[in-house]
Amino acid sequence: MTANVAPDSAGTQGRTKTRSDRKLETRRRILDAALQLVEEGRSPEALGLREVARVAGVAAPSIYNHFADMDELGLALVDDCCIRLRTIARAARHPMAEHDMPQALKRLLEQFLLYVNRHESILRLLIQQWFNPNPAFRRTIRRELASMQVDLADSMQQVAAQKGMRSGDYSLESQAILSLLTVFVLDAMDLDKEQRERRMERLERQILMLVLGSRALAAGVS
Amino acid sequence: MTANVAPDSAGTQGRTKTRSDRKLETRRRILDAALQLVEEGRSPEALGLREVARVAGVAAPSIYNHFADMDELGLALVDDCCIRLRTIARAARHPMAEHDMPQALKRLLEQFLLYVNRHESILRLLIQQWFNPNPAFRRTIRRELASMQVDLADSMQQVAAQKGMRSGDYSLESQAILSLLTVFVLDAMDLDKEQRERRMERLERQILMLVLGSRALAAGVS
DNA sequence: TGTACATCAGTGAACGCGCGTTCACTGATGTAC
DNA sequence: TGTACATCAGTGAACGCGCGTTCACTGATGTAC
Repeated sequence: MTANVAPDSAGTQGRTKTRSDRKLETRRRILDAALQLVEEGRSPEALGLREVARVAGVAAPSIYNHFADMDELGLALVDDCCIRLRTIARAARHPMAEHDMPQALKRLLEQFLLYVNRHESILRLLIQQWFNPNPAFRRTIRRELASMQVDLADSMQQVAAQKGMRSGDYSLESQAILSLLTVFVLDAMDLDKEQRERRMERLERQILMLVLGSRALAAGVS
Repeated sequence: MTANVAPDSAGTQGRTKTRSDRKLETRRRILDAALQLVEEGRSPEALGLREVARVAGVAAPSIYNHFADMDELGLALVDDCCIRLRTIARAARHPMAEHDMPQALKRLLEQFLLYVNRHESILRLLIQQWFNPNPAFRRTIRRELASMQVDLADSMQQVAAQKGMRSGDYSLESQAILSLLTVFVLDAMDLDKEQRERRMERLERQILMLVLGSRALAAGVS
């Protein structure tokens, strides 16, 4: 419990690090290494134990001090990516509230494109694990996506309320938008920057269609 | 060149089968075996040579008489699935032409749901190979999807023309629809029949949104 | 048609390889007194 | 504070296993004459 001073062979200026601190650091390094490998194009399903260990700078068996087996490492990696994604997603949705719907969505898409360009591999990893034979993976991904959908619906609701518009059911709309975003990521994989931007313009218009169509539907039916 | 009679240990009634006929049959059995394994839930990336050989009823090395290596087998499998999908897709689009747009799309979706229920694994396989590290796979999938998109746009154009409607650009719309279908397949993976139908209803309304929105966009802008 | 030879799809056995995992051990960290 | 002991993150070596692939061989199919 008491904080003991560690010798710390590296040149850090004698900060106190408990054993469990160090353990967590190693865990982090392992996860970062795995992510880096995915970042470099390796398929997340095919991550090798030794490969990850090498990049993380630890001996292969060390990994078993942190994860029961490779599947658990993979699951932890997915969880990690979910957290990163959620953080960014929440931040990106914030500036939505200041505009009307099309403007708000345009802002959201700008943020999204930035994110795709910078962290493509995280998204790729998540979408890819949608298929993992292990159902635990699929459940995690599904839960994450559902939560993003709810968040997006909330944001749209807010934007609409602010403009005094109907406060109808946005879950259908947000689900559809996220579907379009998902396939955009799939498409974007092999596109260069310019093609990506053209594809993004298409995406933008498709989402606009959804929004307009949703209004038309609400007006025509209700 | 001349067709020779084969003894044919099985009880077929003495039809003439050349050596290359038999070779093609074996090839077919191997591909069918691979597909069956995917059908049974095995991940297509992780298909084992011996596993496929066992199900196909041939010795493992036989496979090398038909495919240079496992990657080539996988690619042939993807091609095979593409052909099956395209055939069904073309057939399904045919009855579209008799109705107005929402009805036509409803028909298409009915066909689609049937297909998803019956041949889910083919779709799963194709979507999954979208990520294959080998770019040849991705190119094949991409080409196939693009072709389906063009076909769908043509059909929609036809339906519209028949009803004397604008003959605008349906590529955006059909791309969005196919995106929604794609994510539906992803979602459907872990849903039971009833949930699937509810999800399908959502999909239907989402597509309707797109169609209505596309009209609104065309009317408002042009 | 009959015969002698060439082809080649399919086979059983074996190859090397890299995988995930286990084990006994080390030595710094943490604890008890 | 100092000492004796317990814990446990990290390690090097080794494990069995199943993988894709190669090889020499077989025998039915195909060809030449």
